[in-house]
Amino acid sequence: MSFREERAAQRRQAILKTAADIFREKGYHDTTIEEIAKELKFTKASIYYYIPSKEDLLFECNDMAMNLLLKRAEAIVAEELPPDVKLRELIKQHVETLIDELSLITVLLQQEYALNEEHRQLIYAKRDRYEKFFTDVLEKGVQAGVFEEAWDPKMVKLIIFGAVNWMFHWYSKSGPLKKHEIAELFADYLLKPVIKTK
Amino acid sequence: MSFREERAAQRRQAILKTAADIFREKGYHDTTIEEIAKELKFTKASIYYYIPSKEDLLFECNDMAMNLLLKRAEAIVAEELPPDVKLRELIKQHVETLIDELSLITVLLQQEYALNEEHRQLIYAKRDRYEKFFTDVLEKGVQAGVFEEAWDPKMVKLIIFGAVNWMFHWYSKSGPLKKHEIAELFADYLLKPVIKTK
Amino acid sequence: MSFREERAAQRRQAILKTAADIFREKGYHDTTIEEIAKELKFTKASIYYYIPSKEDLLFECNDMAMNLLLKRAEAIVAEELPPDVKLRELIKQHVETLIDELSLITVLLQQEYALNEEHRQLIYAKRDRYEKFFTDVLEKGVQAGVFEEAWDPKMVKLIIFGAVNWMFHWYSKSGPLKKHEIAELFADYLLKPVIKTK
Amino acid sequence: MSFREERAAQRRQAILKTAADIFREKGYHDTTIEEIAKELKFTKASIYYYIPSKEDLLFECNDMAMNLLLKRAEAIVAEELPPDVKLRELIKQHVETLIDELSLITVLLQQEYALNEEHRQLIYAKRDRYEKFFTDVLEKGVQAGVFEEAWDPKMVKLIIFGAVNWMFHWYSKSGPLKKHEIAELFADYLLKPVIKTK
DNA sequence: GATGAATGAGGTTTCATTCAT
DNA sequence: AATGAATGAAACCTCATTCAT
Repeated sequence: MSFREERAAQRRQAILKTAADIFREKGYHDTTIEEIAKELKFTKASIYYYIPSKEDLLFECNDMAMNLLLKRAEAIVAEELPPDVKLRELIKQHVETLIDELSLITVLLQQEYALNEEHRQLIYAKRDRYEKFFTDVLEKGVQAGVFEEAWDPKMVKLIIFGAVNWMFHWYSKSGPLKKHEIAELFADYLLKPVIKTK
Repeated sequence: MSFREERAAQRRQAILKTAADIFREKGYHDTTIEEIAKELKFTKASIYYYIPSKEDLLFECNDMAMNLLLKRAEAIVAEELPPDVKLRELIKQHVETLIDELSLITVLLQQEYALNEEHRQLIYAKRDRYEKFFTDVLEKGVQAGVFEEAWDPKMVKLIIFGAVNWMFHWYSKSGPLKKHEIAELFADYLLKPVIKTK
Repeated sequence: MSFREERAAQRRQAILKTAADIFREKGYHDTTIEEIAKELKFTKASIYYYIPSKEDLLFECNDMAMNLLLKRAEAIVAEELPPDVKLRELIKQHVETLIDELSLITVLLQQEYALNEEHRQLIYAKRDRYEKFFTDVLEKGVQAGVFEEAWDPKMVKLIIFGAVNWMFHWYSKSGPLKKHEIAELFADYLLKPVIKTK
Repeated sequence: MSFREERAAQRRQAILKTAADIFREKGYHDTTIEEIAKELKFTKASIYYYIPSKEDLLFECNDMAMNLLLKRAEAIVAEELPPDVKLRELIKQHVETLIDELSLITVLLQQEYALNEEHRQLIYAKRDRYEKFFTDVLEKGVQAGVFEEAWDPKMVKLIIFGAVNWMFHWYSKSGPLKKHEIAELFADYLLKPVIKTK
C-alpha cells in the first residue's frame, strides 16, 4: 500500500469511528453528513471522497462490528476447550468487545433496520455465522453431558444475546464495575441455568 | 363519553396502532405520515385532525406501551405473594405483554431516541417506576432469604430486561412456542440463578 | 328585517369586529379562522355560515372602515363652512374616527395588499372619493385666498394623511392625551403651514 | 475578503434586494421562497444555502434598512449645525434614503409584525435609537430658543415620521417631483410649525 | 343553525449528493 | 485532495374550505 493509499485508509477509519460515535448518540437518521464532517474538521463534500454514501457508512460500521466479533469468537472456537469453558469465553468476549467498541456495536444492534436490503443480507449472514458459534457449543455441551438437555440451544442463545446486548442501553465507563467484572458476572449468571449440577 | 367522542377516540386508537405497526417495521424516520394515512385509507391531512405531530404519535405509542406495562405490573405487585412467585409473575407478565402488543412495545424499546427531550423525560419517569417493581421484589426476596444475596438487584434487573426485551427481535407468531410457554421458559431460566437452593 | 335576519346581522357584525381586532394585532395572514372562531366561542365551520370567505372578512373590514370615514366626512363637507375651518374639521374627524375604530382603520391602512384585485378596486374607489374631500377643500381655500398657493393640494393631502394615519402605530388608550386633544394638536400642526398669514 | 467570500456576500445582497422588492410588492406572506428564487434564476434550495430561513430574510431586510438610516443620520448628528438646520437635514436625509431604498424601507415600515419576537426587539432597539436623534434635536432647539416650546418633541417626531414614512404608499419614480424637491418640500412643511418666528 | 370530520393545495425546510474548480 | 456552490426530492405541517348530519 502506497503512502497515499495508507493515508486514505486511515482517513476512512477515522470517518467510520466518528460516524459510529454520532450514530450511536443520535441515531442514523438524526445524524447528518455535515455533522460527521464538522467533527472531523472536514467539509461535507470531502467526506464523499472517501465514502460512496451515507448508507454505506452505516454498512461499514455494521460490518466492522461484525468482523470484530467474528474474529475474536473464531479465535476462541479454534481453541481446544470443554464446552462450558468455551461458552463462558464466548460470552466474556462478547461483553468485552461490546464495551471496547461501544459505538460500533451499538450501531450494529440499534440501527440495522436503516440498512438497505443488500447490505442487510450481508450483515445477517455474518450474524448467523456468529450466533452459530454459540448454538454449536451449546449442542456440543448437551452431547457431552455438561449442559442440561432441557434447554433448547436456540432459546438459550437468544436469552444470552438479549441479556448481553442490552448492555448498550446502560453501560457507562464511569460505572462501578470494571469490564472484566461485568464479563464474569454475565457469564456466571447466564451459564448457571444450563450447567448440569451433579 | 358521547357517541361522537367515542368514535374519535377509536380513530385515534386506530391511528396509533397502525403507526406503531409501521414504526416497528420500518423505523420512525423511514415511516411517513402519508404511509400511515394510506394504510388507514385516510388522507395525510386527516391524520393531523387527530394528532398534533408525527413526534407526538411516537410519544403516544411509547406512552401507551408504558401504561400497559405499568397497569399489569401494578396488579401483580398489589397481590400478596412471596417474592419469588411475584418476580416470576412480573417476568411472565412482561413477556406476555410484549407478545400481546408487539408493535407498541417494540416502538418503546427501539425508537425512544427519536422522542423530544420533554417526552423522553415523561417516558423515562414511567420506565423508572416500572423497573423499580423488579428491583423492589428482588430486594425483598434477598431480605426474606429466598434470593441469593450475591447478585446485585440492579444487575439482575438489567439481565432480565435485556433477555426479555430482546424478544422483539425474534418473536414470531408462527414460532413453535406458544405465548405462555415462552413466558414460563423465560421465568424459569432467569429465576434459576437467583433462587436460593438449600 | 325579521328577528332571524337581525340576529344574523348582529352575528356578522360581531365577527367583523373580532376579526378586525385580531387582524390588527397579528396581521391578516397570521390570523386563522379558527382563532376568530375561538374568540367568539364559535366553531370554525360556523363562521362560514355568516361569511363566504376569509378574504371577504378582510374586505368587509376595509369597507366598513371606509364607509365610516366617508359618512362622517360627507356630513362635514355638506356644512356651510369656510375652507380653513372645514379642513380643520375634516382632520379632526379623521383623527377621531381612527381612535374610535382603531382596529377597523388599522386593518384598512395596514392590510390592504391582502385584498384581491376586485375588492381592492372597490376600496380604492372609496378612498379616492374620500381623499378628494381634502384636496377639494384645499383648492377652494387657495381660490378663496385663505391658503398659501405655494403648496400643491395633492402634496398637502399626502402629508396630512401620512401624519395622521401613522397614529395606528403609536396610539394607545392609556396615553397622556385625550382624543380631542390629539385631534386639535394634529389640526393645529398640519394647518399651520398652509394658512395664509397677513 | 477573498474572492469567494466576496461573491458569496454579493449573492446574499442580491437575494436580500430581490426579496425586499417582492416583499414590498406582495407582502411577506404572499411571497414564496420559490418566487424569490425564480426571480434570481436560482432554485428554491439554493436560497437556503445563503439564508437560514424566510423569516431571517425578512429580518435582514429590516436590519439593513435600519442600518442605512442610522448611518446617514449619525453622520448628520455628528456635524456642528444649529438645531433647525440639523432637523432639516435629518428630515431630508430620511426622505432621500426612503426613495433610494424604497423596497428595503417599505419592508421595514410595512412588514415588521411578521418578525419573530427576538428579531423584532433588535429592530425596535435600533429604531428607538434612530428616533431619538429627532427628539434630541427638537429638545436642543427648544432650549436654544429656535423652536416653539409649545410642541412636545415626541409628538412632533411622530407627526414628522408619519408624514414622511407614508411616502412608501405613493412615491413613484415617474412622479413630477425629483428626490431633492420632495425632500425640501417635506422639510419646509414639517419645520414650519415648530420654527419660532420673531 | 351548528359542527365534527375531512381534505386539497401549498409552503417551508432539510439533506444527501453532485460537480466544477 | 478538497471544497464552495448548487439542487432534486421529499417530508412535515397548516389552513381555508366543504359537507353530511
